[in-house]
Amino acid sequence: MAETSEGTRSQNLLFLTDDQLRKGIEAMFFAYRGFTADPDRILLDKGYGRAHHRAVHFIHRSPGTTVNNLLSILGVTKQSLNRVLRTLIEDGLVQSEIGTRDKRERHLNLTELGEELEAELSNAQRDRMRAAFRQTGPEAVAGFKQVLEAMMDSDMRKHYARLKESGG
Amino acid sequence: MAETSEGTRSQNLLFLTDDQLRKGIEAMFFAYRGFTADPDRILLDKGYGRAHHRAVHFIHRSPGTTVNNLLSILGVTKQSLNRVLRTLIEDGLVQSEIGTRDKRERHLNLTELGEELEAELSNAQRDRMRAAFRQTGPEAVAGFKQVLEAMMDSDMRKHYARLKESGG
DNA sequence: CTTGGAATGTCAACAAGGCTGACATAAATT
DNA sequence: AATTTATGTCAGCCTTGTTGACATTCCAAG
Repeated sequence: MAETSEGTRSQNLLFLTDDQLRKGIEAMFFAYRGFTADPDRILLDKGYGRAHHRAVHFIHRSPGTTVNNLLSILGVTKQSLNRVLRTLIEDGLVQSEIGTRDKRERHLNLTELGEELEAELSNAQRDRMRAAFRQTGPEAVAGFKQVLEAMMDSDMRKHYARLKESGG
Repeated sequence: MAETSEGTRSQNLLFLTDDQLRKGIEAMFFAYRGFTADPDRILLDKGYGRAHHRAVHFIHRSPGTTVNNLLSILGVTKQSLNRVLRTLIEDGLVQSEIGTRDKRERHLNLTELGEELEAELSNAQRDRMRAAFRQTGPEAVAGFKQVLEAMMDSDMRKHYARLKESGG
């Protein structure tokens, strides 16, 4: 990286050095572990895994969603998702209903039991997130979200944006 | 969440609502997928997985590190790491040397071939991170790092801090 | 000095959860 | 009627986590 004649400009770009980027990469790695640690512990007790958490989370977020929609959000194969969904349905956490308009579709909803698990998991995850947000403040949080959104693949950003709107 | 009598205070806490926290959770989920997407593609071609990437990354960062140290950074069992290390050693990407002081230890280093792979992977990952950083600016990046660091488990934060120092 | 325990690393076997491929069924579309 | 779409299922593979058993090495207590 050559030094420009304009000092200010090169100052402003210091956050883009390879070393700063590496720190960002390592921060992402370690933070994601923390991010999943609490739900993982809860899931382990109940004999579920991270895949079940993801399914439960997004069914909660989009009640009545179809299998296909869930597939495109989760980015896995239907066989993989189906294995997870089957156990959740068998265990009475998820309800699958044949579509009324299009009877090929299955509409997925959480049962009361499913909502309970979802609440337990997301409370744990929110607790950690809340602590981190409170500790760093609103401006840091705004930056956090901006960078994360910029880091997504464009199709994931679409899903994220759609879910963002449909919130509180 | 009860409304306080002090309007300003409740304004400042708007970023801590459950809805804001949920957005943070979903941002983390989608962004992490983007974060790993590019290296994953490269690894697939070469018959490696994410676990190989992690090992190569941290050996590059801490040349001569021991298996034990790597274990505590990666947070997996030694058996799991060993499988990955074995293939990397067989393929001539990693060199394992018996410790001189303590002959139980193995000191790990990347070979020239290993450094090449590491460079390819981290260039890809840095490209995406750089684009996100450039797009959002230094203040957002500062917030991003602060929140991530606050979200780590304390032992991971120690590893992160140690690696942070040893950088550029 | 010896001996027992702690630390380190290897091998074997198992489970979760990705993947592909092939195939069945029912409903919608052409 | 033929094709496409949405979903589910079976079988089999791979990666990467796990535990258990075991060998080697070091160190410290007797």
